[in-house]
This record gives sequence, structure tokens and C-alpha cells, in this order.
Amino acid sequence: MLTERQRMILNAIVDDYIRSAEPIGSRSISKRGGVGFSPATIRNEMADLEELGYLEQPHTSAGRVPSTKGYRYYVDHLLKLGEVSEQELNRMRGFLADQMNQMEQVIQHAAMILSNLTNYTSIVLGPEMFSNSLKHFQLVPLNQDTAVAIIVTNTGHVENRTVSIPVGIDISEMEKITRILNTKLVGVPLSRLRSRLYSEVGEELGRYVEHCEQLMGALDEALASDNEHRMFLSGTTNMLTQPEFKDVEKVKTLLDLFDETPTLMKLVSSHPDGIQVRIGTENDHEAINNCSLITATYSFEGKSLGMIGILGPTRMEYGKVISLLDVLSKDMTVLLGKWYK
Amino acid sequence: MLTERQRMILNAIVDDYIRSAEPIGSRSISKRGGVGFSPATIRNEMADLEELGYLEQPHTSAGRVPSTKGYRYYVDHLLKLGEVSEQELNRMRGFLADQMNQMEQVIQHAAMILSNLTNYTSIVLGPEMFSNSLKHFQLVPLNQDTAVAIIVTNTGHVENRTVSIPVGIDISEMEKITRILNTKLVGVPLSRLRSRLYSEVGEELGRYVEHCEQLMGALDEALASDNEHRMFLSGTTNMLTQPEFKDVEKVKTLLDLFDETPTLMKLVSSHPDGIQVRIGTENDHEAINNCSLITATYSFEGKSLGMIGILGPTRMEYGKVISLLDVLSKDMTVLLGKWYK
DNA sequence: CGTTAGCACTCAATAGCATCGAGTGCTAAT
DNA sequence: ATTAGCACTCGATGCTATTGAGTGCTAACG
Repeated sequence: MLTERQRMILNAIVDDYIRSAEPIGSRSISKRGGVGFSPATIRNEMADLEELGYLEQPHTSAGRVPSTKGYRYYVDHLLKLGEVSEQELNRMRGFLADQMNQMEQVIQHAAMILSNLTNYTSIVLGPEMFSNSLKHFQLVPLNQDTAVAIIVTNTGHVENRTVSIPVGIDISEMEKITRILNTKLVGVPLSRLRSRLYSEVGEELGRYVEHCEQLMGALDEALASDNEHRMFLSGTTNMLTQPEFKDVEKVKTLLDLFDETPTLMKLVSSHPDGIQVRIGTENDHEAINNCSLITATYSFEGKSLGMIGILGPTRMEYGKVISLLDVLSKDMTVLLGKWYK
Repeated sequence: MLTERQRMILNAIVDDYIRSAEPIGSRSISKRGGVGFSPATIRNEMADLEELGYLEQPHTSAGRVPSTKGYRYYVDHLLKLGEVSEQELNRMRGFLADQMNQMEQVIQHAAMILSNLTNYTSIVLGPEMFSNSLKHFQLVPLNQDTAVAIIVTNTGHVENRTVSIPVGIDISEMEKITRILNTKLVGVPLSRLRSRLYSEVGEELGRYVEHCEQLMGALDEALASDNEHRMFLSGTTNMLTQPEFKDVEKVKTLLDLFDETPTLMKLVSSHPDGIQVRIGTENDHEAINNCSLITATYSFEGKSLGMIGILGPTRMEYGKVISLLDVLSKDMTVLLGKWYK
């Protein structure tokens, strides 16, 4: 358990380091407002804090830098949440209000707002689609052997695949199929669509249409879209302005991670509901072991739909970011509610 | 006009510099196979070539580096196109053959192949959609006041917008509208869709439906998609391995350009048909003044549809890249032909 | 007369060295 | 318990010398 004074010193070091990105010495802490101790005293405490694992020294005769454990303590016990300034709030809501009638737009906008307001990189996971249900199904023939299958969900999302038409099926039959599928499948959650396709619709379809197995196969494949989430990044180059990324090597490993959508998605979606902070080595991926990832979930009727998150250096403005994510995730919960009616 | 010997020397310098990325001295040229002259002779020629503007010197007592003009001469007169190796060809076609039934997939794959095979950054512009025609139109109501408008083109591309429904229109009327639009507009090129919407369909629609102006407005807006081209980048981080981008500042300006899709698109689409090479300062944008951009068009029935391109440092393997783009653009022409029937 | 050997010269890069100063740990005095 | 004092550490900074790859010029050569 840390003493009151140790907490105060740790707090001061983290705050200063977040601002300056340079190791903090005892003298600068001592000269700070509200600290009534000499550098020597601070030094002793700092030595203790280092032994306890909260601080690190790049080398002897350098100042101290917070360790992952130090940041963790800071976030858990010392941090006072920054108010989101009136100005930021206005800017944010102004952006979001802009008559958005596409859900995708809202999500993408949210990512942009986050990265603009923080100067870090933002990651936004769009609503999981498996919980959506089918609103409309359509087969549009393009020529003799191909057609476009279109799925519209209750939230207005449109998914489409090109499927090949088995020989011997003509347009009138296609229309029949479309009608059957619509009457049988509208309202079914996407996650159950494939199984329903076989169990309920299969027989009936077979009654009307020859060669229906091939078509079923094509539809089945079309439905097996593995992108139940869509992910949006924004401000990826913001990282490059951070002093911890003055080395091109580090930049490359990070940007390579950004290109690997599935990995990144796994990393983000492993976070639980609510606001979650992963600091430095707490993150499962090596490329962001000197970064912190903060996420918040937005939801509908208490059920989490997707996530918004900020990735920045461990030396991140936690207070500001956390309160911003909190506000925005709540706004999005409200805003997206209308699509989920 | 350059002498035979000058051409030989220029060729040698460009080739060597492309490999080594370091200024080339007279001695190393002299010692090269097939060159029967002493360093002193080479030096004299190099001085001449510099005076003529084909070479540059980073500083006195350094070797020579090709200038933009030097590269230009190299590309126009000296370059012998590399054969695309059997292995690369197989790899490429293997990738493209992979039962792709989505046009988007083909395009995206092409970008990936290019960046993988070259280790530069690839830029691919999808087929311009304005020349496509409407295949099917659909209005799917989501709830009381919003609906999804879906457009399918003859090439199987699906575009969708959420539109708000004016009060007082019910579902049966929506279906009527859909039917009218389909009978009147199928086959019309997308570029003329908006004008036709007013000129031909407007009155007829008005006869059946009240409050139709608002709906028209909504549809009109939905059709005004400004992304007639879709653009795909791949291998953006490949640039970071190039020695000319060891400086984070330069990396940032380049990556920022990559994020500015419209600017980049303008840059690329300003290139004419066929294979086009823009070297260094020949490019209109400052961020790529030390890069070369090579593009090729793919087409259908002689009409250019879209572009594939490679962006790399001016010190680029022109021969390899050009022949690769040539082969791939022709393959894509063949492959995409089937969608344009 | 074109070519080349020879030579003085230039200049970035590298290494060595002294200096500086911010910061530390320890000890003894308060 | 706190702090002043002090020796010590070590990266950063700046200066100088050295090195070496490369040049331009001139004079000699076949």
C-alpha cells in the first residue's frame, strides 16, 4: 500500500511525463506547486517507488519514467476524469448531428471525431450484424449464369454477393425463389439464417425448383460472410507525431498491425463491456506493447452492439480520453437506437 | 543528343543506383563488366552528363545520382523491359483465378498481387460506374419514415442509400413506385439516371403518388454518389522499408496523402490510357516528388474502364514494374470482360 | 586527339576526447 | 523524519583529427 506522499509523487511524475515525454527528475517535482519537500526527500520516495515496480529508470543518472504498473495504479486510483470541454462537446455533437442517414456514416464519423479530438488513433467496431434480422431478400439476375443476391437487414444494412445460377433455372423460377425466401425468412436473425435455409425452406424450394441444391449451396456460401463486424480506423498517422515513434522500424510494425484487420479486431473485441483500459504490456500484441488501448462499448437495450476505442502511446492523456469515450459511447447509444427501433 | 558511350554510362549509373541506393562513383562503373574505360574517362563523361542535366551530385566528392531527366531518358530510351518470370506469372494468375465472383474482389486482389510482387505501393481504380447501366431498382421500407434504396448495375455492383419517406406514403405506394422506376429506368446508364428521373418518370410518378417531390429529392440525392470510382491501396507500408523513407517526417507526408483518397484519385486518374510513367517532380503533388508513379489502364472493347498503378521511389525497378503492369492490365481486361458481357 | 595516369582537393562520415549538466545515492547534520 | 551537501554516473554536446571515397584538372601517352 502506498503512502499518501508516494501517491502524490507518482501522480506528479505521471502527469509531468505525459506532458513532456521526458524522464522526470526529483528537482522538477520538488519545485512543482503544492509540493512541500526537498529534492532529496523526493529522491528517497522515488527509489522506493522504483523498488516497488511503479517507476523505471532508462539509465542511472536519468530521471524516472512510469512503468506499466505505475500507469495502472495511476489509472485505477489517482486519475481524476477530465471534464469534456463545452467546445469539444459542441464540436463532437455538431459532427454527429449532421443529418446522417447511413449507419455506416455515423460509425465512420465517430472514428474521425475521436482521432481529431485526441490526436491519437481511433478504432471503431460497427454493430455486430449477427443480432440483426433479415428485412428483405432479393435475387437480381445479371445474365444467363450469374445473379446478385442482396440481403437487407432491419437496421438498413445491405449485403450483397454474386452467385452463379445453376443451368436450367430461368427468370420466372428465380422470382419464385425470391418470393419463397422472403415469406419464409423475413424477420429471422442473420445468425440463424443459414440453418433455417436448410431446415425450413429447403424442402419447399425443392418442390418448385429443379437443381436446387446448387443454388442452395451458392446462397449458403453467400450468407457465410465472416465480417459480422466492420472496423474503421482513423488518425493512423497521428501516431507518427508521437516522439515514441521517431524510429521508422516501430512505425512499420504498428502500421502493419493496422493493415491486419482480423488481428486488430480480435484485439479490440476481447475487451469487456463498459470502459476498459489496457496499458502497455497488458496488451496481447507485441506491436502495441508500448501503447495503451482504451475502449468503450455502445449498446441497445443494455446489450452491447459495438465498440469505440483509442490507441495511443502508454504516455497517453488518460483522463481526457476516458471521459471523451464515455460521452461519445453514450451519444452513439442514443443515436443508433433509432435504427434498432 | 547523347553519344553511345554516354548512354551506356547513364544506363550503368541508373541500374547500379536502383540496386544500391547510393551515389555511384566513376571507379565502380569502370570496374563493371563490359566497360573498357578508365575511371578518368568515365569522370569526364559524368561531368558532361551532369552539365546536360541527366545526373546530380549530392555534394562535391560524392558520386552521381540520376536526376528526374536522367530517369526519364533511361525509361524512354535505355530501358529493356524485363520478362515477367514464369514463377511470378503463375503466382499472379493463380491468385486471380481463384474463383472470384465479386468484381470488387478481383480489383482488391489485383492491388494485393501488385504490391506483393513489387514491394512497392499499389493503387487500383475500380471501373468507372458512370458507364454502367441500371439493372434493378428496389425500395425496401425499414419503418415508418425510412427506407433503403438499392441500385444494381449491369456489372453486378450494388449501391445503397437510406432515404427518408415523406409522410403519407404507405407500403403499397412504395411498391408502385418501385415498379414504375424499374419499367422506366432499367437499362439507362447511371450517368443519365438523375435527369431521366425528372424528365420521364416524374410526371408518371406524380400521377400515382402524392408528396412525390420529397421522394424525388431523396432519390435524387441518393443517386448523386460522388464515388464513381472506388480506389484500393495495398502495400502502403512497403514504402517504409525504402531507404529514402528513413525519415519519419517524409513517411508522414506520404501516408497523409494515402489517407486523402480524393487527392490521390485525381492524381492517378489524370494519367492517360496505356502505360504511363511519371517520374519524381513530373508528379503534380509535392508529397511524391521523390517518387515515381506508373499506371496502366484496363479496358473493355477498347474503352478504358479503370487503372492499376504502382507508386515507388524514383529509384524504382522500372523494367520489372512496367512489364508486370502490362501483363496484369491485360489479364484484368480479359477477366473483367465477362461482367461487361 | 582521345584516353589515361597522377595528384591535389573536397567533404561527409567516423572516432576520440573533453566538457557539461541533469540526475542519482549516500551520509551526516538539523 | 527531513534535508543539505557531495561524490559519482552517464548521456548529450561540441571540438578536432583522421579517413576515404570521390572529384576536377593537367600533363603525358599511343
